[in-house]
Amino acid sequence: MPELPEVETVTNSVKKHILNKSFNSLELFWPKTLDNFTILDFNQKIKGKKVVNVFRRAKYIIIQFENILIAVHLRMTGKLYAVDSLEKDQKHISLYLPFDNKYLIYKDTRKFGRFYMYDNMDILNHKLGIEPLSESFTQKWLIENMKKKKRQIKSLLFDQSFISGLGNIYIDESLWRAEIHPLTASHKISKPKVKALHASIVKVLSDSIKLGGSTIRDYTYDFAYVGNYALNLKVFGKQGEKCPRCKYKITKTKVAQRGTHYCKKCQKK
DNA sequence: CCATGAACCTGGTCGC
DNA sequence: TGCGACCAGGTTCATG
Repeated sequence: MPELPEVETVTNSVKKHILNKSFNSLELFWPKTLDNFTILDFNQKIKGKKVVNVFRRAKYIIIQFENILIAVHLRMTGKLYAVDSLEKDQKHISLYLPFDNKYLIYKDTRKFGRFYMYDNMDILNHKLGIEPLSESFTQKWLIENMKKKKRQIKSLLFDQSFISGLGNIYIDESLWRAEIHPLTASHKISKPKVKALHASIVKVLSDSIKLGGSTIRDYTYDFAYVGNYALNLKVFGKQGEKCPRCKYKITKTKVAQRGTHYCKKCQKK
């Protein structure tokens, strides 16, 4: 499901509820959700410990306890949210954690999402690339690092060890804004276009965060919550419609095994 | 190093 | 209405 802006939105929503709280049990219904730890580990290391911070790194929601952390990855259909009482319909609830008189629910239709337990951020920081909304993500960084890779630009932008947080929607939107064909070899893109790509990535992600992410289909991240960035999408899901820039018809194809939307007229290789 | 395909899962949609 | 094929915002692993 979610890319950086949606994970940011969920993280902030969950943080409001669980900061300074503690969990006394973990009710597990889909065991594979716990990737690298067990209920026993939870009872020994997390139970009763206070949540000291909740933050986002790439597409992970990090729940920080005093000496340990839980990282949640929602993958395609995961939802993490707090409620006052358990819903009657427990379908697709993979696990939940009671706290105070409330519950932190993890619901996941396709069951791809995972919870990880780590002592600190070292493992994740080691495998994840630069945060696109951090100060270190500069035009210079992108120019220098794109030169070093010889890959289809869409594949490269998907690679979380290069830039972390982008996914199918925001890649298509960023490439459209920068007028770059998704199959262009990364080292062959001109400097002005790389600069435009840098600006597009920052613009698209930050605009989306302001609107609470994109909600497509009947997707919501919190009960009351619906992100509105979907209204701003220019090419994603717009196949057959007119390009907002040149009025040519938006094409949909496959790149890196993923549905890819672009304008053949203004995004040339 | 890079590209491709499969695997992990369930549900919605489209064509016949 | 039913059924099969294909699609879905992600990641990881195996294979050329």
